[in-house]
Amino acid sequence: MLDNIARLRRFNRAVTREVGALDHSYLGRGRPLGAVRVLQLITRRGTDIAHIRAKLTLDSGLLSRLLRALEAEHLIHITTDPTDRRRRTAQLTPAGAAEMAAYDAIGYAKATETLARAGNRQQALLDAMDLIATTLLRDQLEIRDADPNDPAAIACLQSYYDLLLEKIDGLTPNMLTLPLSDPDNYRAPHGAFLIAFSDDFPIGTVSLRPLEATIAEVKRLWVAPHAQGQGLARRLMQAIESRAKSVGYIHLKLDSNESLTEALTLYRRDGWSDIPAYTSFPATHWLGKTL
Amino acid sequence: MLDNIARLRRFNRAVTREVGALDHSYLGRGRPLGAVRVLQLITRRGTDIAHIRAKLTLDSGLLSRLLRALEAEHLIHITTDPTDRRRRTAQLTPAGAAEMAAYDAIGYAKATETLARAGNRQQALLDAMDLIATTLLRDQLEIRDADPNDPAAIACLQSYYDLLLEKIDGLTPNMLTLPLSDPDNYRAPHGAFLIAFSDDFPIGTVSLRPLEATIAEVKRLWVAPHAQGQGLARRLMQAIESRAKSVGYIHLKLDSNESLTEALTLYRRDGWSDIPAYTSFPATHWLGKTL
DNA sequence: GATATTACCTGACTTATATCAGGTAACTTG
DNA sequence: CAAGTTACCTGATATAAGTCAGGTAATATC
Repeated sequence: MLDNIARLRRFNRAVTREVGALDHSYLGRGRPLGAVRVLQLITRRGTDIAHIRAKLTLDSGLLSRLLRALEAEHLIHITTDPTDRRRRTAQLTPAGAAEMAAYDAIGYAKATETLARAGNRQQALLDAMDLIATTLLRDQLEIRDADPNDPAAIACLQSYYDLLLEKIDGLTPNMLTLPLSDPDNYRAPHGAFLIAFSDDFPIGTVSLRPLEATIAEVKRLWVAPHAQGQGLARRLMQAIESRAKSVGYIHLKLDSNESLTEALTLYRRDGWSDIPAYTSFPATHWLGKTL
Repeated sequence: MLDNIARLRRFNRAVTREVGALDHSYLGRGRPLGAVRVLQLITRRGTDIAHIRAKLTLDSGLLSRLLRALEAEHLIHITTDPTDRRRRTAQLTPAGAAEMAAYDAIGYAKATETLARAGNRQQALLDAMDLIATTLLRDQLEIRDADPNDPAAIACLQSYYDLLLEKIDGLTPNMLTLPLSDPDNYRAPHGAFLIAFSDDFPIGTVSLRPLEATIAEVKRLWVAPHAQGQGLARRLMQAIESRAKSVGYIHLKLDSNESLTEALTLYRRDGWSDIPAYTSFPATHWLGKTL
């Protein structure tokens, strides 16, 4: 155990240096780090000041001063909320957006440098980073509705298809459409497309489409490799089942392939049972559940 | 590529929070972080002030003040170097050592908490952390001589044995001795035990022992999984070969097992060629090289 | 032995970050 | 509608952290 702690501390040292370098680069534009962090939270469409304060746990006095400084630089524009005139909203001005783009460029350059340093281990490095980020940000996991044509949805589907192509013999890319040919099936009120986000990164998905008036089909359950082992698949299934129930469905169906053993185990453990085949290749197993 | 950058930034955010929490905990003992960092570098046996300044890249004025503050708290004791009376050396007092132990306990608690949060993914998390630390600290890699009974050496051998037991059928723990039964064979002047350290963590080893006047044997080449793919094995082999040459050996031998394919490929690519068998199980391949 | 360099110190100053007490306008609630 | 709460602002104050100009021994170099 002591050894593990030592490993973790070595990691902290390594990463402190790296993060410190990034922090320092933010200081290269004549603005304190605190101001930059505030600026990063402000969007073109406007961000509530209270939201910034909560997110960064800043003293109201401090935040007030930082905002004033940013306003004096014409980077942001503060307006009063019409519905509650005590509330204020900060908006990025065009100059502010340009400044953020400059910070972005710095961050991009730093990130590129770090990746380049990894040489031929880039992919391994990124995978390791995903795993750590997902584990440490575990408490920030959020399952949200998304449109099937949303970029995050497309990214999830792409990863899901990659997994299928790797696992299922005989499956070819032309059998998988991207974007989906029937997006409306996955939109409210009769369908759903759920995505699990960790710090705004898609790390899992599941969707629902109508079959008959009281029957819907659960489709495309996927969890990113670095997020596996945390019960996310089960949470996604619970979310989609309760959604189906609230929409009014009574029966659920799904198809799967024998290669997807973990998924099949999960379904069976959660009350799904075998039903007659209702689709063809690549499906080899068909399951149903009554809500 | 842009996507990779986004992944890296998410990692940065996750880790900044974690490291920030650790930093913050250091402030909980009524001492600024800068002072703590200085204190951490000071040992009971004494640390050169110039060394501290170089390591932390501190202004001489700032460091001077921090040291004075620590001295006023009776945590350190500053003496003048007798050989060069401009130089000064800071030593930890018993009170200072006690204070450092308290900081250690804080770090230990924080680390334990982080690991606990990882739940059943602790091992995966630690492996990912090792990979990242080794990659980011790549420039701090150092190959040093060690004693075969040194704790770092024992740790390397243990890992090496674990690898062998996993890869070679028929091998049992009782065939592998730890610590080595013939440590003197691996000590200067006729032998050597090299360890590759990354930020003082052992991540690879190789050793040399005498066979005859002009012939030596290369033994136990091992590289930690998270350090593979960076050419470390080759660097270790080059180091041990040049050591053998400088000691006066002309011929080198080694034995290996067919399961250790990467190692065999490396040897052959670096000028080693097959020789008659000179050992028995678990060896299946025997190679030699003339310096 | 004069001159330069090194190692460290001192004091003045700046900036970033943080905290606190008090104030005002807007909104909520009994 | 009076009293309390909320959202934000202002000004005072503190501390941490870093920079800079100058100073003093001790040592190195020609």
